[in-house]
Amino acid sequence: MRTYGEYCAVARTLDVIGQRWALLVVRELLLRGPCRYTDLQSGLPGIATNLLADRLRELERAGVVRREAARPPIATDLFRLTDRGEQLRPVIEELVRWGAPLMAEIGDQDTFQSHWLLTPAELFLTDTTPDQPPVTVEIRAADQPPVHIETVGGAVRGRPGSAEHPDAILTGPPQLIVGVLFGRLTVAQARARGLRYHGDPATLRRLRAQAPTVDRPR
Amino acid sequence: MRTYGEYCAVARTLDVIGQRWALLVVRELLLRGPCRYTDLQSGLPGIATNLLADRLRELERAGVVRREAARPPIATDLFRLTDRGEQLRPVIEELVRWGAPLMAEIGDQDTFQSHWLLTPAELFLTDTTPDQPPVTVEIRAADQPPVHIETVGGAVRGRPGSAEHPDAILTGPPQLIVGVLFGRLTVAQARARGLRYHGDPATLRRLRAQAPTVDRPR
DNA sequence: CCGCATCCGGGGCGATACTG
DNA sequence: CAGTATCGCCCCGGATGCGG
Repeated sequence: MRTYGEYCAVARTLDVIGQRWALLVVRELLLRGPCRYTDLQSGLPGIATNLLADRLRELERAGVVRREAARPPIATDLFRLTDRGEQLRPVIEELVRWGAPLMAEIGDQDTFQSHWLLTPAELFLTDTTPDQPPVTVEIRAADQPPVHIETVGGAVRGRPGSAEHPDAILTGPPQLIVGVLFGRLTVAQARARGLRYHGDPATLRRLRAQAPTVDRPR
Repeated sequence: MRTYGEYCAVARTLDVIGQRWALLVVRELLLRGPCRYTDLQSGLPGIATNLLADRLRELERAGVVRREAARPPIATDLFRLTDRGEQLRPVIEELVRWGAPLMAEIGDQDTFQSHWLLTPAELFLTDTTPDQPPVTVEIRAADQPPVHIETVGGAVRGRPGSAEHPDAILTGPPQLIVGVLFGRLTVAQARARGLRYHGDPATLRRLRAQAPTVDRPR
């Protein structure tokens, strides 16, 4: 463990979560909930297996991650965030906000996983008419497993997996989905470029994108 | 430049500011404003000079830092944050919030600089009676150059350097100052352990510490 | 299969020396 | 003062092995 050796809150935080892959491990656990080792591996394309083991050990020592035996149906251990680890959510959210302008284009070599959309969806969408019955939108990005978002008390909640009775379904390449979620594209613009939209057109309009990149209210 | 190669806002942000020392360079520029190369070096104890040069180049390429010729009195270039770099402030603030519990103790080997206190002061202090005339508190931590904090419109602003007419002066070891600023210690408790306080006792009471570690309102 | 440990090559990092 | 140059070292990445 290399440390900055500074009596400064920023430096001490980076001592814990500043190494390579550490915050992405936290991202996976925040988005997917408790995970097996191989779940994490699949959510972190390109990570060396020894590094994943190292990071999990270090994060466990730091009180960010807890390892526990799973319930009988599952034979293997699960890794989950502690309360202290959950408190990293605002850090991740600010990283997402700052990174929004970097999402305009996707590279040929870039990997993509659909659950990475969930934090942006929760951050940048809101329910404009929370008094009406809740709605659910399923998102099918590229050939990835589906995810869905649902309104809950004025906010928007994102979850992995398919929706039971979606009011709308978005299908298309990642950058179009991202364009809509981050507020850079309207649904109409995205449809013109190849996004497919099934269901009531009013559904997604209801989840108006907030200020996309800069000018966040706070 | 090593990259995660992910189409994910978190990963792309970390591609820019995730390397060692990068966010601490940003911290320095946020706290001290435009800096010369040697200013940065002195604020980043232990950084190798080639690494500082590398980071500045990379952050410049990424649009976070701008290099500019200083006004005539100063012969050398200055580095300053761009608007885009300034927008990293919320990221730094969340790192400070999360790191607050890590500041309970100071290690023998730890370096310390007084301006590192400025972000915590601004985050965790507030002006409880903004209608009254503004106040200023000077902080003299250990043998460090003084910094000061002042009330402005209900908030608290921290600045390097001495105050012109401080209403109060705090003098003592870093961990006692930190204890007060982060709300872990009352002034009375800190004074009992060796903190020295000059001026009107009501001054610092007015800047009530907010919830210290967890339970932030948002 | 799952969850690593081990080995090895390459590069980011750290310390020092040196220069315009 | 503001870097560049050089050199180890260790972290990281990739591959393989291996016990449960």
